[in-house]
Amino acid sequence: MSSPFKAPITLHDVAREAGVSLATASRSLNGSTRKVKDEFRDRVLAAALKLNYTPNLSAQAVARGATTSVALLVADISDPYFSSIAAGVIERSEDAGLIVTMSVTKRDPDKELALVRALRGQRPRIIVLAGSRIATEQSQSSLVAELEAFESTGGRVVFVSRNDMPFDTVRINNYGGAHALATELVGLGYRNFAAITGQRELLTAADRLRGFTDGLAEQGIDLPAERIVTAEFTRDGGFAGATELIERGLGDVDLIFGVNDVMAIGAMSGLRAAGIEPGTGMAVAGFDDIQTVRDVTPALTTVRIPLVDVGISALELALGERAVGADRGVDVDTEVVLRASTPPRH
Amino acid sequence: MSSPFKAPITLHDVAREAGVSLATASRSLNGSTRKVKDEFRDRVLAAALKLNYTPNLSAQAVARGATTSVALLVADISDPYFSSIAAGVIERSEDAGLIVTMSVTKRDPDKELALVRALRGQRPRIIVLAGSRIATEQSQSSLVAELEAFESTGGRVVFVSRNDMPFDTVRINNYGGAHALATELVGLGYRNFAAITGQRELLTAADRLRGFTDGLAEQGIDLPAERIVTAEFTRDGGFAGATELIERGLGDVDLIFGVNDVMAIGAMSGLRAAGIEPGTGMAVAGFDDIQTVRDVTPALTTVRIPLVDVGISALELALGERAVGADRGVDVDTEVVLRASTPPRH
DNA sequence: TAGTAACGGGAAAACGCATTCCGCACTCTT
DNA sequence: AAGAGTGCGGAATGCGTTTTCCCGTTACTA
Repeated sequence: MSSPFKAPITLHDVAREAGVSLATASRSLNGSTRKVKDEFRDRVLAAALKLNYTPNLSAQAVARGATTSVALLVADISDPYFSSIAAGVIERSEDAGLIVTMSVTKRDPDKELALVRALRGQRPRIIVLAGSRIATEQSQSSLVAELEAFESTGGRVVFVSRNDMPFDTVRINNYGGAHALATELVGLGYRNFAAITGQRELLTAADRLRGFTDGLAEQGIDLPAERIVTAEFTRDGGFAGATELIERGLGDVDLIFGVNDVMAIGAMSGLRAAGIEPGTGMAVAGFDDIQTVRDVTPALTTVRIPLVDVGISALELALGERAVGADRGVDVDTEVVLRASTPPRH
Repeated sequence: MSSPFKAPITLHDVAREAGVSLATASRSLNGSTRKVKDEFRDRVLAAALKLNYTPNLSAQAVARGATTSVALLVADISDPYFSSIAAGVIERSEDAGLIVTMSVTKRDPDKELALVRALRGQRPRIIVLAGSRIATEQSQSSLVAELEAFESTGGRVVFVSRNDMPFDTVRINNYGGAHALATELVGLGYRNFAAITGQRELLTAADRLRGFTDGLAEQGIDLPAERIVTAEFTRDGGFAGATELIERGLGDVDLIFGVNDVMAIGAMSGLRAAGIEPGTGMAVAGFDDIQTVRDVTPALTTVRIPLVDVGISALELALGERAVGADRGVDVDTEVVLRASTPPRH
């Protein structure tokens, strides 16, 4: 019994329909360097149209020895931070005629490693890791080895926001942004701070917290360890962090810094749930400037990262010349955005 | 001059390293039905490990005549509605050993059509269209033709939230949800409504608006045309819609319904910008129950869609038996969630 | 007008893998 | 002990393309 499905139209079919050889059909339909006589080309094009032919990308890939795909790894696609970066990557990829495949690591180093291995099988042109990765010694070195194997076969790998990897990187100025934020907040009159951060192994969180504390220190202000709580790097983590801070006793704290916006927003809800009004009762600041911070009340003070541009830059980097030497990557700068959640204090 | 890059390891290499034939190597490394003597299999596995071999997925696809990829089309990945659905699709795909490739249509029917054509070249197992699509006669029929061609070659296509397509569909009860919402709101004491909707061609928006007006009508309440504004299906659209409503003169309106949450949230900001306090001054309700509605103030009344489950169901559907007859698809139900943005009114 | 250089079509060889088919070496039957 | 399976390795074929290589035409040069 035969399958109920038709076989897809192949190049062979269109060549036969056009009455030319496979070679000529191939040359007519893709951007070959060889010229083919107009008459033949037109016949081929017409046949392709008539048969509704689409080239088999897999077959092209094996014949050409190269795909047109870029693999994107994110920690969590429903997090607006990553979905904005993804939007940038996709936009720029499609402009370049590249297809993007996407996977999520859930911040699990083992899963990330497994995915990179699987992705290598795809033989993508580019692998973009927008991780917010947790760094552990051994998973790190396996990952580097895997990625170096990939690069050695001609692939490009670019990291987003990891400055400690031997690959191209879109460096986000987490430290500087948090530092500047601290400075501005002190300028507004704040003196007593608390912070909610992610696990220490989360480099992004660590950098931001360090920038913040350093910024405060330069103003002669201390951020004591008992006023720093660690929580999940999510909205619920922020909520829990605020709750914990309240339980510990807020004392004279006048501002809570959440190391990213979703945590800061969660913290605002946590405060409100405890009867403390964010903004007037307790100032809150975040980091990232995701879309929704304009719509919460009070609007959240934060540090702006041009997330879509970050995604675009990542691809730009991968598409460009292979960098040599130490300076691999581009820097994207951050900018403090003061809003109602941190009213001036006198 | 030779390329600076090593060629990737091929199955041939591991076969040679293990001292067996290509066939044996292939059989050892993939789930073939044929048994291979343990000694040989072990040698192959060891060789593969040693050489860090990963099978070339494209070549496998060509040889097997089938890929392991699912193509996902969304309107806008940075919209939480879609990113949540995408999270579900990705989760379920990875469980099934499938790789997902993602593209964004920007709600442009031409772009959508072009993407589907390009995607067909990928020969994915499944195409998921989570569109929020704009329906126009001719683009619609071309799309259907393209997708039918895809299905006729054995592919599966599933739509999210379109009940008018001749394909498997995850049907979201937009009409019923909006209807129930209207009923509940009247129960809370609201009597004078306004609505902000998307372009009429946007089926999702239209269904919700219809459900809402029908629900009101059944309670003897009219939603006059001049109190319905049309705007972009985005946060900014909601903001603009609210502004327009205010300019028209709100009169005795006591509740504004935004046909999706991002619009409703934008509307809240629009109201606030005009000095009207959402919740106390003017009730607002949305639709979708995206993550952030819990964190805006007041928390937004909405209709809950289990978005991640929707993505999972879409894949479930595609993975299952090919349905015959008229009943293609699953229904996912919606649930009204009352929050502070619509306080009881007496 | 002879000689040669470009041009361009087609046959055939890759590309990396899965799979069919062949044949050898066994193990059961009776 | 002979015939009939059965298990399993390997050579060969095929998947849909691209690309190399060969060769017949045409056009140009001297």
